[in-house]
Amino acid sequence: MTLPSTYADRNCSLARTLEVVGERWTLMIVRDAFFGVTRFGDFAAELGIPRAVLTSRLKSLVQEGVLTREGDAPGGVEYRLTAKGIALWPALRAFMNWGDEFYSPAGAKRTFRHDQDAGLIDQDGRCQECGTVVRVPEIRIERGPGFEPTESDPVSEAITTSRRLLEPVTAARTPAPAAG
Amino acid sequence: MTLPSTYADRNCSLARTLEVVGERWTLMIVRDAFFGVTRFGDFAAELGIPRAVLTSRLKSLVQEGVLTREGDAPGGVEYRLTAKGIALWPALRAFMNWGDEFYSPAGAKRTFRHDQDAGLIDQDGRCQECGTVVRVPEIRIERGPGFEPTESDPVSEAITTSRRLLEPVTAARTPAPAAG
DNA sequence: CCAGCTAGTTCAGTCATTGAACTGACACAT
DNA sequence: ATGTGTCAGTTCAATGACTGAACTAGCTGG
Repeated sequence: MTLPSTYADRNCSLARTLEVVGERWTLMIVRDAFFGVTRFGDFAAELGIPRAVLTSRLKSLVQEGVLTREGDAPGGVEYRLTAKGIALWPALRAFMNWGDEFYSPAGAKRTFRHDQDAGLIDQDGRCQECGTVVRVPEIRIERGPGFEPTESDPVSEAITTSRRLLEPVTAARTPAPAAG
Repeated sequence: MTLPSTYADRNCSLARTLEVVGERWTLMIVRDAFFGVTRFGDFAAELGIPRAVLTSRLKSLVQEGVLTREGDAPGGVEYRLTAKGIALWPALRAFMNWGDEFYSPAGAKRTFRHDQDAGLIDQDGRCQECGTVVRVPEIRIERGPGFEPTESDPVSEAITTSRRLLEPVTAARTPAPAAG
């Protein structure tokens, strides 16, 4: 096999998953992609990650089919989650839940709602109102009780405002038809 | 704050979680702990991880309260998951599911069953028979259709045999009452 | 053809990981 | 008490990854 094989264990799907998203920064990049970050510069600024590392991580995520790189977008390159990338959402949510549970005594740093009916989404991704498992693009993210307001740069501001997942943050660069 | 702050983002529970279990090898160690590995030497052999790194990872996992280190066990030191560590199970399962879905065409490498009624456990951790969310010690793990038999050392052998999670693998060192 | 923006690349310094060999504590037998 | 074995680590040189800052290159509009 010509697998990356950073971890030897061929018989554990966890090992296989970690080959793809287990490196330092990778999962944070994927998180930002869920939150609507699409541009190289925004990832770099948001995460404070060295640009060389960002280049390398984006490359392997694209290669693995987690992200696509769209070079002909108006205003420059855009990185977007694929279906395979979106399928990482339950795992990401589980990690966030754990972090909230053990490190955020004031409550979750962010809460998730079903955009259609404003129902809260539980730990299994199910809407408390309509009972369905909410699809990722229909998830609205909001600041939770444990959120600590600090940062002030525009991108951080944008991704902590109530918004739907996957909705691009800086499409502002394509001058919007209605507003400025 | 005196947090590790490998990742700057204070407002993301994902970042906080990754501070604890995001380093190379850490999640594999936790996985092994779920599968019943408790001893330093078994972790080292199972994972092929340098002993120095293992020492460092175990230390921080104990410090974070994910594992306990019990030095007065018969036969030597034992590492065990705490409640906080066990709470990582949904996240681990989500990562395994993703790996199975996209990298194991022959099906899941391992399957999980409710030990009490042999019901299959779905992606939300729910038993298909009784409908309850199965507690971790009641989960029985088996080789799945995608399992590829290769390794042959005793510990690998043991943790790929049908068994309940958290059940120690090498308690054999405490001579068993019935068998030799 | 210049200024400004974007998406990268380059590179020296630092830090983490690797793998192999070594130490120290305990247990049991001679 | 001496030797043998096991277990849980430590030590260390070599290698590799990450960091941060500066630099390059392509496009856009004036």
